[in-house]
Amino acid sequence: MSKTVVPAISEAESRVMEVLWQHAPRGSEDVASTLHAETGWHENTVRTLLNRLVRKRAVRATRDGRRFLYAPLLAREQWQASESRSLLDRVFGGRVAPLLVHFSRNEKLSAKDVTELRKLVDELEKKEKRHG
Amino acid sequence: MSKTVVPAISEAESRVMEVLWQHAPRGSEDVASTLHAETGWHENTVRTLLNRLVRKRAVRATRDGRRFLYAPLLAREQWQASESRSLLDRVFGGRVAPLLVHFSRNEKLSAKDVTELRKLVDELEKKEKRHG
DNA sequence: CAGCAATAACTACACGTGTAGTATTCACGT
DNA sequence: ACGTGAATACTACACGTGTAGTTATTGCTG
Repeated sequence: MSKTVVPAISEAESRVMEVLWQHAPRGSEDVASTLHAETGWHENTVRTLLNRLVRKRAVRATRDGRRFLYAPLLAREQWQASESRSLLDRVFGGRVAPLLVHFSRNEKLSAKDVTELRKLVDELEKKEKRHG
Repeated sequence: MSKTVVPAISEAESRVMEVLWQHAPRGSEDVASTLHAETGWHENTVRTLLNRLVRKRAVRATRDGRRFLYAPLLAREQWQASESRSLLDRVFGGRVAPLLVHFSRNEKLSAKDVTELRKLVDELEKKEKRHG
């Protein structure tokens, strides 16, 4: 319930986080080669990003012999939550309904998405009934 | 269907846009005093932001005697759409369902929100049925 | 043990952003 | 016609970000 202490994760940094969220801990070369394949970034670019993330305490670096192993400290869900809230506040004045309406209207939803959504609405309505 | 040509609108800039979306066209002093009340920003700060927005073609400035009147060129819905899509892609891998689930689960929805949502789901299901 | 190859650490640099300060202009009142 | 004050236009500057280049360190190899 406390204000997010974590400084903002930039776009490029988030790409690094995604790699670490997939599998960690891992060495910088591993991260770098993965990202090089995906984005063409130079190894040093990835190292810089890793260091910035460590400074921001979004990533932990633990020595492993001559090198470091990197692992996320910030959980993906936590990050998703704070990015989402930021969008909600910045763009939709903090009101959820317009946002949901926007996404439902403007993004193509699969049949599965719709089913998922219906389940959610059902849940929400039950909860409402229970509490009043 | 074309890529958004509009350069990114920064956080502070978006505050200016919000003011213009509420009511436009209006002079810079009007915008500035509104924002000063809301944020404490100096008049020149607002002027700088207005100019940057004009350069970005997000705002139109038309002479009105000795001053300019400013009005949005970028529509709020357009901006909301591009910000939303950006979040979707950056944070949720472009998949809508996880995002909707996140918001429904983690944000408190009013009864009205839920009603709104149900209507949406009903619509979506009808559309689905119609098309197969 | 000396140098190399792998890592890490430090430095760089241009561009965007937040946040103004300073300079210029030009319409209006006298 | 001219000065003055509001509005605009230009300049500033530190910090974050994207994207590396350069330098230092160090364990391993011959």
